Amino acid sequence: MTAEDLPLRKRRPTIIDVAERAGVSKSTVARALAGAESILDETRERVLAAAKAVGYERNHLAVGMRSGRSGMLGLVIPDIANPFWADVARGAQDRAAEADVSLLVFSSDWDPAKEESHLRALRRARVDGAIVNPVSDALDDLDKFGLPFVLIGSSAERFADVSSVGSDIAQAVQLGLDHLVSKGHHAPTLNVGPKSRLARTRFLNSVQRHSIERDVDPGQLVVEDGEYTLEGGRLAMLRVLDRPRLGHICVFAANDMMAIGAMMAVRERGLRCPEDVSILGFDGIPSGAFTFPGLTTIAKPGRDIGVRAVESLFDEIEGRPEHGRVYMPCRLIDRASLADLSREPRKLAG
Amino acid sequence: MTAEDLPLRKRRPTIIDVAERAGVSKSTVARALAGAESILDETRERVLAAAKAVGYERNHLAVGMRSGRSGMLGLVIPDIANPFWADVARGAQDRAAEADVSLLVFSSDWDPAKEESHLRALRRARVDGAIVNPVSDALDDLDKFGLPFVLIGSSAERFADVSSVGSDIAQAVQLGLDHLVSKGHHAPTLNVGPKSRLARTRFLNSVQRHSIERDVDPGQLVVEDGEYTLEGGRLAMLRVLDRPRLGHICVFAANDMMAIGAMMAVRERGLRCPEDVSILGFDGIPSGAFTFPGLTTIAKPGRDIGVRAVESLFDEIEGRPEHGRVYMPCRLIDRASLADLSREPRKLAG
DNA sequence: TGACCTCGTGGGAACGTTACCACGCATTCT
DNA sequence: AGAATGCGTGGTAACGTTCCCACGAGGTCA
Repeated sequence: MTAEDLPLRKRRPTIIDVAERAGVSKSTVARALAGAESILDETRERVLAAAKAVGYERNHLAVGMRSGRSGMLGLVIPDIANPFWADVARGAQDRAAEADVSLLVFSSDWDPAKEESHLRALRRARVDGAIVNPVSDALDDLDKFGLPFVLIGSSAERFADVSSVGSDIAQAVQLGLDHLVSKGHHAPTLNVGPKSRLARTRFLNSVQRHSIERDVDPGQLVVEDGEYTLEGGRLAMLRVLDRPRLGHICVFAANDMMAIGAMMAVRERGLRCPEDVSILGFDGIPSGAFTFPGLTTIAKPGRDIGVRAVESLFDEIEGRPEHGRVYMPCRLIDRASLADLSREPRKLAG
Repeated sequence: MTAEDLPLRKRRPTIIDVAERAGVSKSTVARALAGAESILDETRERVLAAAKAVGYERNHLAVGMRSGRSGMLGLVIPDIANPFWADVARGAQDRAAEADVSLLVFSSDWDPAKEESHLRALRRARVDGAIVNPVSDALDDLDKFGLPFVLIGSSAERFADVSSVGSDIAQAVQLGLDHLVSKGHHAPTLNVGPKSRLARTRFLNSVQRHSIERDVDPGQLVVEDGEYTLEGGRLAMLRVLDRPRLGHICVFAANDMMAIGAMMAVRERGLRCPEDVSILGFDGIPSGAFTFPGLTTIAKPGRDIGVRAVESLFDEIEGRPEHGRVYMPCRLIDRASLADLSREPRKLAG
């Protein structure tokens, strides 16, 4: 039994071992394993049995070398510890596994230098293609990447001529706004990101379009800038609270971290959520379930984005480039941070 | 320029292209690239310059095939969307990148079947070794893995004869308990996991040992079982609150999710944290920063575990197996869920 | 019945690299 | 001075697979 174990551990069986055992040539084995046509059923079965008997496993390294296809894909995301990106990674992982290819996941930690080094690592590993959420807005390093790739995330949108996958901000905003009016909130204060960011513009545009459709004057929308962080959200909310304003306040935050920061600001000022102020988030991070009250938010379809990105990448690799952007729909997570003003209109409107 | 771009995209330069350009043989190029000795400095420089000029990049697939080393490592964790495991992955990733090897990260999603299929994928990808947090307690599939590997997480501890890396529970418990007594809490209620789990035993043993060292009778420690989840923690806390008991309650939860669940239970009963009950968590998940009040907890060194696991795996691959367990130290995150009873002893002790 | 086709199979070559051996030259030892 | 040693280099055989071509057997058609 030791004699049977040792050679197994020493040298892994090859196609030739299988051929010998089955009494055929290695070409035949290759054909049988590839499930190709033009091979006698009886032969195929004999080969497959032999392969199983010797414990054969295809050597992907050799395959990759000969065929030029490594059977590996790359994924570069800004932060693996961020649940949203982790979710994207999982979606991509699962979809890739379905197609029997491996996925190399890299986290650039928001560092352009690290991102570039990861891209190099992907080239060296000879991946067949890559999915990237570019940290920097410059596409230079991707231009010379020289491999099929698709972009993910909102920063990808500015490159109209490359395939990309992202969440459907317009649909998400509509979802959120509709939910707000159903609860009696008609013109929320918008806590958005810094002016430099593309996502801010998209978010605001969507809100305006939706308002116009609903015959609400976009002019009465109040906008408060802030960093896309907990502290940024807190500070923005503090400024909102400082404004002279009567009645219930409703805030639509550009992301969940800002929303949670806003919640902290509300508590700081001795006010209560949702009694005094309603807060709607955007992202769907798990932490939102553990705040008090639980954060009502719009969840981005991280997993679906990962899945779809892999599919787009397959298209790209196989030479049927769609060269367009795909928008994945978001969904509402209804928790407890929104007051229902539609039932008990104790506050005066306007 | 198109003429210069096309061949680059078509066929990537090989060692032979470099050799031709440098006017040497491919053996010499290989030597120069390997940074080997016994080569003229002038020749080496010429080769390196030529490599740069043609844009040569080593083909890891071919290297792997010839040398038997793929330059890839595998990592199988139970849940990539869990920030702790994501942190482990990042640590492993960074350490691997340092050594110029790629890391294949797989999430088994707590599914033994998925785990096994990922292990197979790793074998097929010809990784040089793997780091695994086994979902099932059975090691069968790992036995026949046939590749160097190291285990991570607490479930690994039962296999004394394989290398493994985990957090130092004993040190963590001591840290937590010391912090508790410094705040005036001497015998916390222990909200621990289900009886079947190994981690429970370790946790309790550590607490007992520490109590004895501090001359506290372990008999007065009260233990409450619960699932390792938010709901499990909530239910356990409800049971604690149902007990007839005077004064301030202090709870040491076996993980952060249970701690957050406990916090919800406290609020549910109209009590306040930390005024009426103090809660200490264990894990260090990011969500703990967003609860109200912020959760004081002991953070497991996810990143360090990842780093160390890769280092142990290198040892294993290079044939210097240490065959032992490595314990990485935890650290305290002091937030706001603990009352300070040492300063204002308004409650009577005993 | 001979030319042609199809089918199943075998025999190489090739992919890009590393490992090993051999060769020529200069230097040093006996 | 001839042999032995060292160094720098070139040539070639692997590694395990796939791709392409060739070959024989059997069938079909004129």
